[in-house]
Amino acid sequence: MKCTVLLVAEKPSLSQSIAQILSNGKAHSRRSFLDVHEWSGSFRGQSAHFKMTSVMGHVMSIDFPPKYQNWETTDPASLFDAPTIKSESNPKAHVCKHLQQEARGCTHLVLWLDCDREGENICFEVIENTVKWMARVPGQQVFRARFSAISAPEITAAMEMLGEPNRCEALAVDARQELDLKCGVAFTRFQTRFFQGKYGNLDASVISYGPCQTPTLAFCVQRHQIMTAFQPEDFWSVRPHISKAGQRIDVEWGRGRLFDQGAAQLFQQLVKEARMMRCTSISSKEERRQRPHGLNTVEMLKIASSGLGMAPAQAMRTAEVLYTSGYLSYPRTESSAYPPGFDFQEVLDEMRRHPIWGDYAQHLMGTFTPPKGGNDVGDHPPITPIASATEAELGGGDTWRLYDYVARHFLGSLSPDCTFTRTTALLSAGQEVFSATGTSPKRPGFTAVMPWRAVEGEPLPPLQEGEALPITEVDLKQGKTSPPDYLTESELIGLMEKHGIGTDASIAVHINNICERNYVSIQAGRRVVPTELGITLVRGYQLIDQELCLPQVRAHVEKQIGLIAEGKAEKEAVVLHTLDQFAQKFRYFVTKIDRMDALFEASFSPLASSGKVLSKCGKCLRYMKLISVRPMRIYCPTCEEVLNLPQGGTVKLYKGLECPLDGYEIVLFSLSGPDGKTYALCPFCYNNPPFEGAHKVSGQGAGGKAGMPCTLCPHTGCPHSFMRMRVTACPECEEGTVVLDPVSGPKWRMDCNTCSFLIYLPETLHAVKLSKKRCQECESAMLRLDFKRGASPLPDGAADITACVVCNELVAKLCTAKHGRSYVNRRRGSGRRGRGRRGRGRGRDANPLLSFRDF
DNA sequence: GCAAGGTC
Repeated sequence: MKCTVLLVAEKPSLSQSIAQILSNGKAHSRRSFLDVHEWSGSFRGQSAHFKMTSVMGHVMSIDFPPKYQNWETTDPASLFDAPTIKSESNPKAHVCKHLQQEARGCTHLVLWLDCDREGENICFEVIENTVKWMARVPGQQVFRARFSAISAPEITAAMEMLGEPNRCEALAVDARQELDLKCGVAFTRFQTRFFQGKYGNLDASVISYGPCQTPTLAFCVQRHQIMTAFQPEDFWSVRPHISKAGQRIDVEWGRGRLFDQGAAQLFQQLVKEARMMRCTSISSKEERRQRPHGLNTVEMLKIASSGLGMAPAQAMRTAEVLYTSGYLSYPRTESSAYPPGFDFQEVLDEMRRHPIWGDYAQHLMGTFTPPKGGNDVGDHPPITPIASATEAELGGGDTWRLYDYVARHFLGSLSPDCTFTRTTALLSAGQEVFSATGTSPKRPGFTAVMPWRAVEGEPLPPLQEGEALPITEVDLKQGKTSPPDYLTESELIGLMEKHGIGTDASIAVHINNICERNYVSIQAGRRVVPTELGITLVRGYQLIDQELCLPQVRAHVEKQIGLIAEGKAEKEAVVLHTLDQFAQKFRYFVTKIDRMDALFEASFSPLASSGKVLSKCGKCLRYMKLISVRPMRIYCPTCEEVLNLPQGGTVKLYKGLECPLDGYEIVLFSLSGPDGKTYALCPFCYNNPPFEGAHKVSGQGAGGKAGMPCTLCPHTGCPHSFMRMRVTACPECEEGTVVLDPVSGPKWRMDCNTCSFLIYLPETLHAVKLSKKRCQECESAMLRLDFKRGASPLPDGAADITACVVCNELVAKLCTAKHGRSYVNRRRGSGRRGRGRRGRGRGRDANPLLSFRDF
């Protein structure tokens, strides 16, 4: 009987290379949602058809159910006991559907996911989406391949020795996901809601907390604290001047430096009086600088930052581009040792063609010794070049510089060590001992191709033991101890790696996160400098519960879930226990938040003292203030109420008009940029939509909360509501309605209240008003158009017309639609499109308008 | 709007 075997890898690139190996290059590929490689062979003694495909990382993501998504109505403390749901990570990629489709009719499943805990977890995600769809046959149907490298011997051996997926390891990952989610989200929502809107110059829309990002930030702040606490001290050092054969010899004092000026002066005097310095011993030693190990991701990120001045996130992006275009090998690897059987010759052969280092590679081909040392984690080989490329071919810039580095690093890792001779001379004057060292290169080794690693320093002039040199002068050099500088990004990466914060794939993300959240900024030399906000947060954690910002938070979680992975503890028990610990910490944090608040008060100015007077509050009838730093909002100092606004634009008062529902003064919001629309909103309604189900527009720009402007308000009695300003349904989006912008003159326009679609009305208009009449053909509201004197486009030269801008061809031709296909051409186009619009859309008219689309 | 982990 023939069987059909489905093989699944963690990413498309791996499914391709594993299929290549298992099929001896005979696989045929086809595209589905993801690539599938097929071939025939035998499986466990049976003839078999093989289908190899992949997922793209995790299939599912964890989150809270919709009920818990509202920041206002959900108590963050309740999140610790909340249920969680899993949904498809990337619905657009249709990974679930793909797996189910490919599983149909298969008799066996072989899991080729990466051999780490995350991979083990993905195994079960794959099982969930395949086994139910597979054919039932007797015996074991699901197998796990375990491999430590993507090489032919490893892969074929793994196929011979199939095992079973490890449920414990997978459960450990589920536990980690739940803990990270609950803890991170609870703290983030609580502190965001507590501080947001409380201070005027606090320019952060989300004040996030996370078991990785917060300790990462804390490293940067700790360095800042060391720097601020540093007390410089004066020190003195004796520096005699000597030379030989015209070459000056730099000597180090055996006592290094003294913090007592008087004592240092005494020694200076003694040395002066000695007048001569005698060489008491001279010795030489051969030393070596080791060639680099294979390049792994973390090392690449460090060097990209410190040597190339590239942000880690940028370095990852660049490396990925180089990988997908075939110039570099897979850039996410922990391994710094090449796997056994790695084909160095193949890479060297390719590098031989390179105009810059081709000769060097050629020379290495016959002479290199395979690298030893480093660590082979069994994920992917170290990062190496794959194809030869010149600066011009790669378009220069970061792409070229990163490629250049990786190629040189690879060649360096095959080159000999660099060797040099270090000569040390001991000298004495009076009773004082000094030393001088010189270096002379012996063999450049790898530094020939990595010149920045070359040994610096000069050789000593020839000295004889017993030889005496005259001292020409004796300085007393004064110095000050100095604090360390801010952490370099490269040092930060090193600390994260050392403390197990993040993984090779996520380190760059965490650093990027704390930059984007405005906790740190990257300064000259890629040093990571914490901001006022970053410092205040960490100091706050330190005051309330130091552990919250220490790397041990993560280490603790890792240790707990390690117990699950090893099968020593039940997942449920560990999760409950650990959640309980975090919930306790959370409750304590909440009760002590005023300690952190005190720090915020010292660093940020309260809302009451910031902002410009803008509009009247409907409750106290006094003026509210506009806080224009991001996130822009309105604050009533009397009611101590903060009202959010849409972001990415400006607001001004709207003729002093009031909202008939709550008495707040209405403001006009204008979105920045060309064609940015303007719409009216009542600050109170925007934040507290008065009608159940009225649909909201999400704020534009960072941190904008969804709100309800007048253009979405279904109030029939208010002259600003979309009910009164609507013209017709939006031809571009599903839900929107095109409304007249009553303040857009002299360039009159209409905008969709949901999407960015807009229509400029004829240019020669003087005034526009909505008529009460409706178009007989399409039910759109008709407009009364008043043209400028002598500029009427109407056939009889009439000054005004009441027309439907959709159906009146003359008027429609004079309009210009933007951010959408031209509606003029479309309205007579291909007939009805899509679903009918009747009865759809929240907050829409009960007797919906026809859309342009319906023609 | 929120975490961290995969990967694109």
